Amino acid sequence: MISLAAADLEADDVVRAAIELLNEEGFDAVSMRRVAARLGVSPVPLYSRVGNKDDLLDAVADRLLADLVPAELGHAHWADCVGQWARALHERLRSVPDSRLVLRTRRWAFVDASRPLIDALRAGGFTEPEAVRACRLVMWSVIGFVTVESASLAERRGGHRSPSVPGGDPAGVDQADADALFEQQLRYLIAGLTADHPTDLSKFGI
Amino acid sequence: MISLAAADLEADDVVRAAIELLNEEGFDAVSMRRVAARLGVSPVPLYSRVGNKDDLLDAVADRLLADLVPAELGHAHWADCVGQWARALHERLRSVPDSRLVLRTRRWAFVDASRPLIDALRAGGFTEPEAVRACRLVMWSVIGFVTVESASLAERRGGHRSPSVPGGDPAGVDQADADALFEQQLRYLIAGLTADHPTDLSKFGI
DNA sequence: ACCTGAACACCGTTCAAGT
DNA sequence: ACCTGAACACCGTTCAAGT
Repeated sequence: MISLAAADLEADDVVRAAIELLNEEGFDAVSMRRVAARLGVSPVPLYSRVGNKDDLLDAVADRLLADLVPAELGHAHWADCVGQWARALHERLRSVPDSRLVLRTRRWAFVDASRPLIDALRAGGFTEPEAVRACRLVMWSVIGFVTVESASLAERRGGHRSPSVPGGDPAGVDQADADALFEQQLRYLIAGLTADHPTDLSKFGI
Repeated sequence: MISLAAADLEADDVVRAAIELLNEEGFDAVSMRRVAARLGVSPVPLYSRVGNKDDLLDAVADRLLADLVPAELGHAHWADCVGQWARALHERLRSVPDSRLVLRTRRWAFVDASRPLIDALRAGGFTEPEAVRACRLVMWSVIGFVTVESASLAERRGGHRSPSVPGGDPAGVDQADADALFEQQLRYLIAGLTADHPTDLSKFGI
């Protein structure tokens, strides 16, 4: 709070103010004008710091999704690493205050996040392209899951209660349903990868 | 073109005009004012026809995603029905001009779409709750896939070429990669459901 | 009743002074 | 150079006349 001045404004401050606004008042409250006001500055200087609004939102997404997953996955079996990695990514993406930011996340953030899993898969006997494909499959599944999950839970909170379709409503889910669904999907993916992967049979003396 | 008058305006006309605008100029061009202008009307009467902008977008999504899948899936083995249904849904969702509308689709549209698959699963020996869970799993996977796919392909079209990470970029995919990924995911889901489902062994005289 | 024009309270972005 | 106030071209939504 030493500098109430306006001249020494960093791109970092702008992104931070935007994130504060996001957390306090939601995605739609993040506007160039309101971010500027929060910084006690006119909107103009923001444009020289962060580009335009689109760029600012990209920067917010980059910040919120840096260090997506722990850099190390230990030395468990690759299948366990997949599970661990997918759950960590799921947890992390779910913590983002608005799923519209998840879809904005730029490629490189996911490339970074992929590295530990790809290492684990390579250690498990996957070739590089096999590891990349497997990682991509799991990553897309997790990201897709999070977006559907948040849209689904958001609709549930919104008004119109459906009259509880007998037999279960395929889309009306609560948090527990969603968690179970995630685990089931993950189990199937791991089983599929295991079936496709030439298991290291030498361990069993074959 | 008989009635250039403004009084007899139906909700249907508003939704249709919004869809035309969407197709011609994209999601961001759809505004209450521009839809009204296209109808030769002030913005005011729109509010009595379709509610507010949010409601209008919901109505657009409902219209674009009515009849999501063919009502009949034939009498193939349930596993083939899952594949057929998932591919039809994928194709259909991909044809929506903006994936932001896919996430707006209301529950009931998906409930409708679920019916033929649930019937096929029941015919294949699934109990009602099992069928609902299986359908939900596949549906979430497909919807999630489409949203990630469209974000991913959109980013590719946008500016910054990445310097082609050696070993393959886990997120930088083209249409062929995406299609292969979809088929792989679908294959794993079907295999997983098959493994979990108590196969009708009586057919084999067991 | 139901429309229109005008208004209100916002946007993103840029221009023209000001220091 | 780099800020601010004002402006421009839009929004969604509502109000106050008008017919």
